[in-house]
Amino acid sequence: MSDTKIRNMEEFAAVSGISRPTISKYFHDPDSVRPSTRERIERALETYDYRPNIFAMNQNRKLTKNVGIVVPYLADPFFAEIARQLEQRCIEAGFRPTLFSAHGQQDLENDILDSLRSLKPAGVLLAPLGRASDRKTVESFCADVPTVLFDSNIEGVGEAFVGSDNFSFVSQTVEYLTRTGDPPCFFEMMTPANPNANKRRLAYLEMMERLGLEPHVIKIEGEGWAFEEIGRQGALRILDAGGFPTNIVLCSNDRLAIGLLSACYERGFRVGRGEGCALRVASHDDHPFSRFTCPSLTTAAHDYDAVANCAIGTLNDLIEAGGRFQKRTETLFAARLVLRASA
Amino acid sequence: MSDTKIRNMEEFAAVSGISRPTISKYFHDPDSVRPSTRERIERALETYDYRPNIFAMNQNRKLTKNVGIVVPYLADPFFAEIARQLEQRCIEAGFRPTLFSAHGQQDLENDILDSLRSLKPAGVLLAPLGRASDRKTVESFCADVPTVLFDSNIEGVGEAFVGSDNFSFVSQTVEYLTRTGDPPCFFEMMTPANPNANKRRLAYLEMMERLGLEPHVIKIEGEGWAFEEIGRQGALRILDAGGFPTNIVLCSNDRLAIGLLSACYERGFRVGRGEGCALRVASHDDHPFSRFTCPSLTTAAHDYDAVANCAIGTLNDLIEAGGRFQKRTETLFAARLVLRASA
DNA sequence: AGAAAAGTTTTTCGCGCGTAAATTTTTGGA
DNA sequence: TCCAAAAATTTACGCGCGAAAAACTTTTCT
Repeated sequence: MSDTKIRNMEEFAAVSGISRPTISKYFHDPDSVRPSTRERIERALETYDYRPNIFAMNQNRKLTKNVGIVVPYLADPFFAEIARQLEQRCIEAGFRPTLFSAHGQQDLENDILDSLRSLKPAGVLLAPLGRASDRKTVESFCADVPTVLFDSNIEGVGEAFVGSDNFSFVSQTVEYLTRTGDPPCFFEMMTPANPNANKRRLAYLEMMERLGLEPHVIKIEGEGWAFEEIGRQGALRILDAGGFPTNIVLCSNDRLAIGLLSACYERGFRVGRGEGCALRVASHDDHPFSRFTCPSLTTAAHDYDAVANCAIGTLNDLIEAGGRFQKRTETLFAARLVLRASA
Repeated sequence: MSDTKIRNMEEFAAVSGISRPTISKYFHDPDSVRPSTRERIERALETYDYRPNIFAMNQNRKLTKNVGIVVPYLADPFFAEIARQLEQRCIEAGFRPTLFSAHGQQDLENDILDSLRSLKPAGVLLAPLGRASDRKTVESFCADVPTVLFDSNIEGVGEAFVGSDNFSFVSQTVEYLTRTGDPPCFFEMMTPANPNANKRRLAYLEMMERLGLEPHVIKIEGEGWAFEEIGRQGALRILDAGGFPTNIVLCSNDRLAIGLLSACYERGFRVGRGEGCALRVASHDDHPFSRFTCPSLTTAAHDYDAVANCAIGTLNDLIEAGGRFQKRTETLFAARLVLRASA
């Protein structure tokens, strides 16, 4: 290992005795050069430890290996987990993922999309903010860059959508809860940021009507992404004002449920199915921590694996198809009911 | 708004009637061009909506505004939260942050550092994997790129370290627990990935010796980043084998504590200070979720604000100092004891 | 063996922009 | 009004690399 620093491909070409474009070909595909040439390059590589500048590489490339992954709020463990899986699979598929979080802010989401244009990505996996997204900006971005939406759908935007079937989530929890007890009330935020929340409420209403039961939708106040605190405050208010209309509460998502469980514990309401339990609580998402709540949370689980696999697969197909699909596809995955102690 | 797409600065210069380098100056600092020129550019900007390619900009820039932020495991809410704060402050300070997660893997950490060299960052904020880091690679990276370490210190590596004072964390929890009850035992992983864990154990031992009390360190098995599950399994084994040596458990970190609380609930051990409580549990970090555990978790809180502020400030100073400090500095922030229901 | 075909390497140019040096324009003072 | 200094703009070149076209080798087949 020599200690002379190689600053660029030109210098490395000089010390290895081969022209720069051949070196470039080697890094693009080591098998594309003659074995004898390859050996010379690799011998030089052992001595000088040079690696091409990845951004200069992409500057003039026809098709990069870059993939952008955008989530609305990375400090939400649900998105952290899905982002982790997507990144891993991207790398396995030979792509170079770059992760972005909009931190719940529209201007940041717009900035991210701008940055992504500069990155010249082969494709983008985008989970938009939802209600807070700047639709025009997202639309114009998707028109220029091959994009697969996930988690939150925006009708007609992007080449494809991969997500979860909210009706499957809610129908399974409602069915289970009614089968094993009283009909549930539905606990949600008044103005949810995520469009899935609206679909879940509609699914709840439809299921209740189908079963001939009276629905109770409880909307609590609160803005932003601090769902646990919003759920806790909302639940405290309700508990202190006489309690829920039924003794079974179905939460729109696990983070709200975590707050609700916390409030129940604080006020001494025991949650679960056993003797002496005042309330049963179920929810949706299978948040990474829902297994560790007290009691552990009964919930409808996303098929994280399938969603991540399908998103990457769809993106791969999209890229191989040249960035456009004949027609926009929507793939939804059913939920898996996870029975735990809370209901 | 015209619909002719401007592809680069050259084309924008043509339609605005000004030379490209002047346009370049404008985007670098709008005040650096004559007001009349600026007005002409901005008028053209309204018509043609062009934005420079950020990666081409950095290609030949002397000093970029890029900042790399690297964390060991982004799906850990502690790191998600600190990363969120760092990103926000970077943007406020006029930098362009890019976030990376090593996902707990050494090879990914190494790859990230390689990518970061290509990004030509003005500086990097690096929270290394710790025990799993490839010290040589990190060292060589820090020698080439101005780097501030945070969270996990690696002696002598990087220009500065910003983190929390583990002794302050442990001394406060131990002092509080002994003052209000029996001496605590210490609950930790057998082979912690993070060096802070070792410092916390040593602090516990020192504090117990200082107080003339017998220490009990309980080491549980488990590898990886699924701390909650590791804590839960370890606690279940201990509870089923007769319980903890004392009725006060001090956990090395909140994620282990979350697992322990879950195990206690499962086995019917009531945690807290009140009547009928079998155990008191305290911990360290003030994990975003620790407020919502059942019972809510007494813990020593990081000063997230101060750490994030100081890290960005130090990085700023480092960049303004040309990338090197006279001598390496280490800044540690004291903990703030947060009394909640678990102890 | 000789020429065409196939495979490699090199030449040349371009990506989108920054920057130092050269040129032009503006400003300010006599 | 004129000229030098200051400010603004333009010229010319470079960053690190990809890609098409040209030049050169090696293989293949008659």
